[in-house]
Amino acid sequence: MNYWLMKSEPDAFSIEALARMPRKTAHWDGVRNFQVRNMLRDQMRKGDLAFFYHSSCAVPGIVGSMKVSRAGYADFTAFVPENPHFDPRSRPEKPLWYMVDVTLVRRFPRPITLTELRRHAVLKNMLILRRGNRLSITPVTAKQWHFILKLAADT
DNA sequence: GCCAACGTTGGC
DNA sequence: GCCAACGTTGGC
Repeated sequence: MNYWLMKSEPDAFSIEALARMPRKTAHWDGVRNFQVRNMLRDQMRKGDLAFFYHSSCAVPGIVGSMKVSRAGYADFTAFVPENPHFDPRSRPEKPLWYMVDVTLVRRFPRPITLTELRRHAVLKNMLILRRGNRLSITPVTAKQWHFILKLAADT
């Protein structure tokens, strides 16, 4: 089983919005970066776990956890001309872009902020903390995953 | 295949 | 709003 961290700007899609979805499940669509596409298509499996990270907001940080409830499949928003993520290079018979479904596991009692993540030496290799990191999905090690869960639990 | 220009991301 | 970092594009 794999662990991930998935970023979203809360103005676009927040953990609160995920909590309001039927069955607390949503498509993680709109990814238009090839490295992340490859993770969605080739590596993310049903049952994997992921942190939900709020970016580009007042307090960036991890706000909860999710599970991957459907492995990678074609991101159909790329086929819809009216969609802001439309990409004519992607066709239903040969999709260029992929998405997964995610289901909320739980919201943390408090956000584990970016500032707090930076304070812990154990987490210093997290990709999210690397300068200039722009990938919207990054792998997390089991050690990092459990350490952060503990931070959330010790609130 | 190189690389400059451009666009986007995201913290501050 | 600024700016550093980096991916993508397109001319050559």
